[in-house]
Amino acid sequence: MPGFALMPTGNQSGRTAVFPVSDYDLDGTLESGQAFRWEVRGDASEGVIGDQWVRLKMTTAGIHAEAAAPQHDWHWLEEFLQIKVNIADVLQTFPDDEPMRCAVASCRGLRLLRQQPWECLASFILSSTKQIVQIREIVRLLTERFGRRVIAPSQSGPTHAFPSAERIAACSETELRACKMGFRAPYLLKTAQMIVSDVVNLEDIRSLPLSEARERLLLFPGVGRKIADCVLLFGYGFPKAFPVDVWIMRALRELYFPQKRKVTPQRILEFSERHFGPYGGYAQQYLFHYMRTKHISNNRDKAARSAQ
DNA sequence: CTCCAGGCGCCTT
DNA sequence: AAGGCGCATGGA
Repeated sequence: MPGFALMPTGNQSGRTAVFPVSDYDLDGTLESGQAFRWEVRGDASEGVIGDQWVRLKMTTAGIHAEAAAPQHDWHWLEEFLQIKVNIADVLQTFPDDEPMRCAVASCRGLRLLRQQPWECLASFILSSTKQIVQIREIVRLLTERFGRRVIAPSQSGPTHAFPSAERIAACSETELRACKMGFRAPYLLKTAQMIVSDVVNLEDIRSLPLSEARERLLLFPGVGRKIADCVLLFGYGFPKAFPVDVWIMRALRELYFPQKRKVTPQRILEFSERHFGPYGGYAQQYLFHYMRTKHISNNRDKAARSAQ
């Protein structure tokens, strides 16, 4: 059991703590498109979890955390970072095929975070047909305008909590559109109103089987299969939830169905549920990150060639 | 200029 | 059931 070896060391009731980890790519994970509010400043990343500001930095001893105020209990951070997950055990469940070997080799230390369901749900409603940098901008505007200020050092990155469903439900559609979210504004507004009026209870979803949990999330406007699976995976930790977006669809097509003309999206979705095992969600994140970094480096190469 | 972005809802067949 | 299209906004 990982219990004692992974207890935070140093002064636990102070503003800082260290969490020993292995195979944990902190920066890569924070910027991998699961969460949208982490800002790199110098050699650290700064973010807000719940109403806690925190600065994280990788050191030889592990993940070094600095909060804005003294902490008695770092459980909120251990939960967010999923410190206790043994990633080797997870990787061992992946199918032993060429695509997965490549993805694992190129994304060493990639992890899944565990976010709060409401923030995760709202963020991914805002994500549809947006690039990650734009999602970050929308979320930043939303938090700065409607989120409560948190205790944070001056000259820091994010300084606001994610706005509550109650606060969003009290917004006008116009106020939300002013955060550049366009046609997603009514989706977010209605979803917040459904939560406030308890039409769907986000806490109840925790204890449901995967398919029933998914059905609940699909009741929200602006939430289809892909966004529901993102929330199930990143917000609730259902390990088999497997979000299929354009990147993953392309990856599965190219890597598992090469030179096949008629592969329907339905067929690919069935394959994804069957093929990737009990931690399919982790496998999905490795594939996603693998495809995306490959794409980014291809673009860099293209730019370099055209500059010559 | 056009095309597309961690999709979804709604309208056609 | 399956396929097509519009939707805001911004970057390549």
